[in-house]
Amino acid sequence: MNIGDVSTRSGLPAKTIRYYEDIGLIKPQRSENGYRCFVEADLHKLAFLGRARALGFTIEDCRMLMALYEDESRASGDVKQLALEHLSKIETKIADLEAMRDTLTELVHCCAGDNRPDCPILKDLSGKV
Amino acid sequence: MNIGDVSTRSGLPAKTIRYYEDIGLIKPQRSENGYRCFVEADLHKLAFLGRARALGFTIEDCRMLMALYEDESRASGDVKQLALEHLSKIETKIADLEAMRDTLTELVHCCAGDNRPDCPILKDLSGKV
DNA sequence: GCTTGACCTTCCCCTAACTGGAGGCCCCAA
DNA sequence: TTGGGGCCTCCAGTTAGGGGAAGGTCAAGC
Repeated sequence: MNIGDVSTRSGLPAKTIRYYEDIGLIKPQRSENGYRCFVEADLHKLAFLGRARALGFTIEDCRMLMALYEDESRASGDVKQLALEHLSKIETKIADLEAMRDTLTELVHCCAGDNRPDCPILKDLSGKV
Repeated sequence: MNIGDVSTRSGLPAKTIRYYEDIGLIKPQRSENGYRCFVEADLHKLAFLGRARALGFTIEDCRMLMALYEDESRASGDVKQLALEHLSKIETKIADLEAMRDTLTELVHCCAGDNRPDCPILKDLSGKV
């Protein structure tokens, strides 16, 4: 398979696939003409990566997950720990965003949003509360 | 005031303050010795920026918010619109993160997390569901 | 056989919002 | 005068790729 086929089948942009090779996540063979030459196993890895990334794992997380995936003697506890750490980061981000959302929502509700210059949002940002 | 004082009083790192000058958000005077020389108005602006950034506004949003703040004839509607757009981006991010969290939570619950290699998390990532 | 267009290659710059560090001035106190 | 801290500029790195240029390759159509 050429990169275009793999891109279509994995749903990942060709650029991303090249990037993943660059950073050593995949190691496709090369044809005589220099084209990358992917086999099913590569496609499978890319799909794995795509799903892990969609769950918000960082590239380095993905690297570890792949290593664990390929290690037949792994302990599922290691995977779970990785996932739990990631989960906790996500929870933190959600909490941060929710705090922003709540503050903003309140400010927005206080703002008339008309043609007059008086604006509680700016007032709050300027510290004159 | 030197940058160290402003940093302390605004809570922003000196690096960040220099960066904000670099991109034109603030324009402190200079002393004879080349040091940045801040007045209260600069400090006020930096505090404004710090609060806007803490609410998740991008630098470009901040630039517009500052312009609106300094425009006595602004319409509060413009500010509100900016805030609403930002709010909607935040809601989207929260929703995305919650989807990840839910999926991850489920996977984590299914994983024994012991010394055995069998792991539903990896199984899911590999597509063998 | 030649051309054309799609596909592939590498290489380099760009993103956001800083952060870290190197190398070098400046200032104040002991 | 020396030392330590503060300040300066400039450069590079961070995430996870995206955009695009310049050029090689391949298969179809004439």
